[in-house]
Amino acid sequence: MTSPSWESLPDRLRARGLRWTPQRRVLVDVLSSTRGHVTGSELVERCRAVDPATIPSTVYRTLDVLEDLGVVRHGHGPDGREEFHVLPEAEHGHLHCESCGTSWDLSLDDARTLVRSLRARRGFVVDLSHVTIVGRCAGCVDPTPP
Amino acid sequence: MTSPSWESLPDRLRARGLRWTPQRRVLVDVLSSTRGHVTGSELVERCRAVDPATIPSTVYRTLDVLEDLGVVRHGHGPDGREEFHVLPEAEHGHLHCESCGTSWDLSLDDARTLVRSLRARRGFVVDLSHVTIVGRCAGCVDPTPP
DNA sequence: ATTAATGCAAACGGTTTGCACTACT
DNA sequence: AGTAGTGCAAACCGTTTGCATTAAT
Repeated sequence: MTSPSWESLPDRLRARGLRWTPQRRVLVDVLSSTRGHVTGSELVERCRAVDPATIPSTVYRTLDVLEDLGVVRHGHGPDGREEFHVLPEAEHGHLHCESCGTSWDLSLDDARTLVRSLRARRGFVVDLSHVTIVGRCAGCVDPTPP
Repeated sequence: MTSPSWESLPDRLRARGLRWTPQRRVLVDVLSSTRGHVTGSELVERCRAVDPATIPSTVYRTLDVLEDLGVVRHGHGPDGREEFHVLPEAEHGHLHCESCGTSWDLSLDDARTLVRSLRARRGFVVDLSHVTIVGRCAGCVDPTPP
């Protein structure tokens, strides 16, 4: 069970008085085959690959709806663009190498000490899904030549 | 000694064949009286307060130059906008409350365990000045009524 | 006199909005 | 029939760029 019940989405929408449209199907198809995180504009592109008639505003509006439904969440990448990821992934942040540009997931486990100490010292509750840690990855810090 | 030697800036510029202009003076004045972090557009506004004729592109171009000189650094805030801070402040990240919107500094000390564990577990060297931890502050998590 | 820097205006990219129209329910 | 959702175009915001002009060196 990798992902939420995509099949039940139409009904979940309708249960709220919302509607299941072809455009939403395209986006949901794209999301359901997406691993990790994507920016909004990436999603627009991928939808366009499926249906060239895709309109950006429709995608963004649908993403809002899906976020309300708890199907996706968004955070912000190191360059400030919106990043969406599909639930119910484990809550995680991102590690971003400013040198090579690669991103990795940062699990709650990785961040446990940070989360704990901020709660202890400041009463601050971290929302890991909005966290991006920037720095240099092992490969870029310590380049091992071929 | 709170800040870098602003007085030497004109000469440091000229040593590089760059120039000291009234517009740069305005921005540097603004920066020298700035605590913590500011977005680019905030700097534009503050410069405009000093000189209403301030042009955004000039400010941004000068910020580039100042970053080359190591006078400022920039990162990205939780909403993705550019955030500049003045050196040589202690390297620090930011804590941002997604509920009330307040930001606090996150010192290297606060983040020590995170920095250490990422280095140990992944060989990843954190660039704290680009880190923003989002979550909810003590006041918003645990609202104490009047 | 050189040429860096400015002012201006226009363009950018990602996202949001207003509104008349379409189509799901 | 009712109203959520769409398409379109325009606006948005912060930032960047091209280019002729100005001014620091």
